[in-house]
This record gives sequence, C-alpha cells and structure tokens, in this order.
Amino acid sequence: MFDMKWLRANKEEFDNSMIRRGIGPQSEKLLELDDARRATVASLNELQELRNKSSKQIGQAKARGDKEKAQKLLAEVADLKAKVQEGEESERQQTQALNEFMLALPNLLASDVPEGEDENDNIEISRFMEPTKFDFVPKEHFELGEALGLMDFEASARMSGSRFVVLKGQLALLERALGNFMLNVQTIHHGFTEVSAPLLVRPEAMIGTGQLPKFSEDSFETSDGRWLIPTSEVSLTNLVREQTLSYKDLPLRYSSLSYCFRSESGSAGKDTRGMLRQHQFSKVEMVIITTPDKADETHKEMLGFAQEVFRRLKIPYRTVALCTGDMGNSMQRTFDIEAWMPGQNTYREVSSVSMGGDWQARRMNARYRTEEGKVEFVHTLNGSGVAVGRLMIALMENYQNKDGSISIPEPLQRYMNGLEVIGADK
RNA sequence: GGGUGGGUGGCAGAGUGGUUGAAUGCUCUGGUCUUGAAAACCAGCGAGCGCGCAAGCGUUCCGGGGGUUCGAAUCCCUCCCCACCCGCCA
Repeated sequence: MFDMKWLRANKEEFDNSMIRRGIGPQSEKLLELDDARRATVASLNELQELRNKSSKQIGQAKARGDKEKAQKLLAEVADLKAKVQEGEESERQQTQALNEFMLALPNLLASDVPEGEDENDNIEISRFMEPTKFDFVPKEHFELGEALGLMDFEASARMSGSRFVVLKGQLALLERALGNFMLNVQTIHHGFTEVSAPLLVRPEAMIGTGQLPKFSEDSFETSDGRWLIPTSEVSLTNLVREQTLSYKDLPLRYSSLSYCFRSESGSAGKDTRGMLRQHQFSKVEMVIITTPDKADETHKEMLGFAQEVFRRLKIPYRTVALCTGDMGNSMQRTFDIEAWMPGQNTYREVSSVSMGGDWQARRMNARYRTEEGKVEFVHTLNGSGVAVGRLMIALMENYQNKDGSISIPEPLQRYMNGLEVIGADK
C-alpha cells in the first residue's frame, strides 16, 4: 500500500521504482482511480452535509411541536436519501478498485539496489573464508546422507511425494540441533524474543506481509480457507497487525524456529535432488519492527546477525546485494547470504535479509505513536537466521570426511549430546 | 458439531432512534507543587478523507456489508470474528 499524498508529490520517484521493477510506470493509473474516488467523496460530502442539517432541524422542529415546519422540511429532503445512497455505493466501488490495484503493486525499491535482470547480476559485497578444499572429490549431501542410511527420499516419496525428506538418527538430531543452536544465537546474543506462533493463518495475515493476493500459487491453502505459512515472517510480522504501539515499545525483535511450507509450483525441475528445495523445511526467522529512522541501520545489523551463524560454525559464505530483477515483491532492499556447497561446487542461498519500509505496515495497519504523539506506520524488517535444511546441506558437505562421515563443528557438539562425528561408528 | 453471550477510542468500560465522536476511569503529554521523584491538583489528548497558506470548516468511522428512517453506536437482515458451556478428539 502507498500513501496517496506522498505519491502525488513524488510521482517520478514512485514510477522510477516501478520501472526498475520492470512493470512500467503505475502512478497515472493509481491517480486516476484516486481522483475518481475523491470526486465522489467530495460530492457525497455535500449531500451528507445537507441531509444532516435538515435532519437536525427536523428534530428541533419536532421537539418544539412545530409539525408544519417539520413536514415542510421532510418534503424538502425527500429525494436526498436516494442520492446519498447512490454516492455511497460509488464510493465503495471506487475505493475497492483502488485497493485492489494497490494491493497488487510491489514495494518501492531502495535507491541503492543495483540494476540487473536476474540473480547473475547480484553484487557480491563480502566473503567469509575460502571455499573448503578437499584431498578427495567431495560428495553432495544426499549422497552422504543416503550412504549413512540416515536420509531417505524413497520413504518420504512413498507417503508424501517429491520434495520431502525423511531424516533419521544423528541427522534428525542434527536438524534439531541446528535449529536450537541458531535460535539461541539470536535470542541470547542478539536480543530477540523467542516466539512460538501459528503455522496456519488467515488470508488477511498473508495479505499483510504480501504473499497474497498475488502469489497464492506459492503457498498451500487449507480446506477451511487458512494458509500454511511459507515463512514465519508471516506470523512474526503479523504480531503487530492492527495495533497502535508506543515509540517506547520499539524496536521489537522477534525470532522463531518454525516449519515453512511452499508449493514450489514455479520451480518444476529445479533442484529436484536432495533437500535444497522442499515443500516443508524449518527455518529460524528474525523479524524487527522499528521506527522509520532506524530501519536502514537495522537492516545492516540484521545481516550481521545472520552472518554470525556461519562465523560460529566456520562455514564459508558470501554476501550479495540482490539486483532489481531478483528482488522479492514486498521488500525494498535484500541481502542474501550464500553458503559454499562443495558438492555442487558453488554458493547457494541460505539466508535472505530484507528491509520492507512501511509497505507491510500499511497492509496490516500496524502503527505507533511517536514521542510527539503523532500516529505513524512502523517499519518492518525480516531475515532468516537461518534456513535449517540448507544450512544442514552446507554443514554436511563442508565438514564431510573421506570415509563419508561428517565432523560436527565444536559449537554445535553440545547440541548434539557431545557427538563429534556423524557416522564415525560405521 | 449443538447452545448462549459478545464485538464501542491506546486500554478498560458507559451508552437502545435526535445538537453523542461518544460519559467515566486508566494510560499518555504539558503545567503547578517539590532539592529531585512520587503523590496531589490543573489542562490537553481518537483516526481517515475533502477544502484551506493557516486558523479552521465539512464529512466519514462504534466488527464488515445491506436495510428501515428526515435522522442509527442504538431497530431489522446477513456475513465475519471472539468468549463461554455441552459433545467429540489430542
């Protein structure tokens, strides 16, 4: 959603963002819809004013017992009613048309988002460690997992189809350990409040964070009209929907470990082997609700929170700034963290940290009262801190040994009940 | 699934057809007092939209939509949501 007043005064900036998004200028259509609506409202207001004044006089006349006067006034306003109703109906329709159009538009882009077509044009901004070197040919995670007998894609396919996995024993433990470890990093060291929130939400919540109405095919809808969250960004961000917070409450930092569900309908044939792209995966999510003036610095800070996970586990990664063509719909600026995956001999996305401005706040009607007492929309940020399944791939592949066992980095061992190597006893 | 009761301002909570945008309390903001703080006291305090340089004026909003009426927070219909009780299940 956008502030129409701001838009009127900043048409070029608005259109520039939409052009960079590749959908062309949108302000003209938006203003056209808004102008029509405003014209209706203006004339409706006049009619209502007339009606209200007459009604008041009728009331007074009746109170005085002046029946003649009352009758006269009644005759005068006889046809007003229909006109008012007509005006109300047009206003409703025009407001709805404007809303529908606006809900389908993407967020503005931050001015420093690099231009580009697709992921190949993303800009690398930093690296941590060199890609891991091996004195043997490193395997992919599913080769390792299957050889260990702890990762079973056939069993999951039998009960659920493709893009699911069954983990057993020490690998199931590894998944749990990673989630637990990361959630602790964010809550103990970075001040996030741990949250356990619903995985099933109303469509309004999905509209709030921007998954709906445009991307319904990416998520799963239940038979009673609810939606399985594709990320707990949805639950965590909607925690503040329809609320007026105080500036004293901000910033709010929420983190949760949750399952996420994605239909992956648009990615047929992509990453079909292994756990990289699943219908169900778990992820530690971070959401920060803050004031507009703090948003930019918070974005960088949050990137650091996500990177911290890889630094502690000593997994090589690089950070990229997403280009205009690769950016998600609802965000203004995004950094991805890509971990080194020796099995694929490349970096793959494991975390995504984004700044949303007030775009989601407007959709959710999430506001706060400033120190001066004014009511303004909050700003939202979110980032993965990080995706468990993908981190597990990176960990397995980077820490694999020649015999197919997998070493556990020291900080994780206590979460693994002291285990130092997975599959060592084979 | 069956039944009952509800949805009012940041919060709590009055208000059942007429100058009510809405009593009252709390919170919050400013002030008085105080060495400072607390308490007490005084004052202020909803949001959106339109017009206006501004002061301000107008209008809408008491869950959503529709209806009755000259006039609706108040009456009727409908949908959504919430709470509680019963049944069922973990």
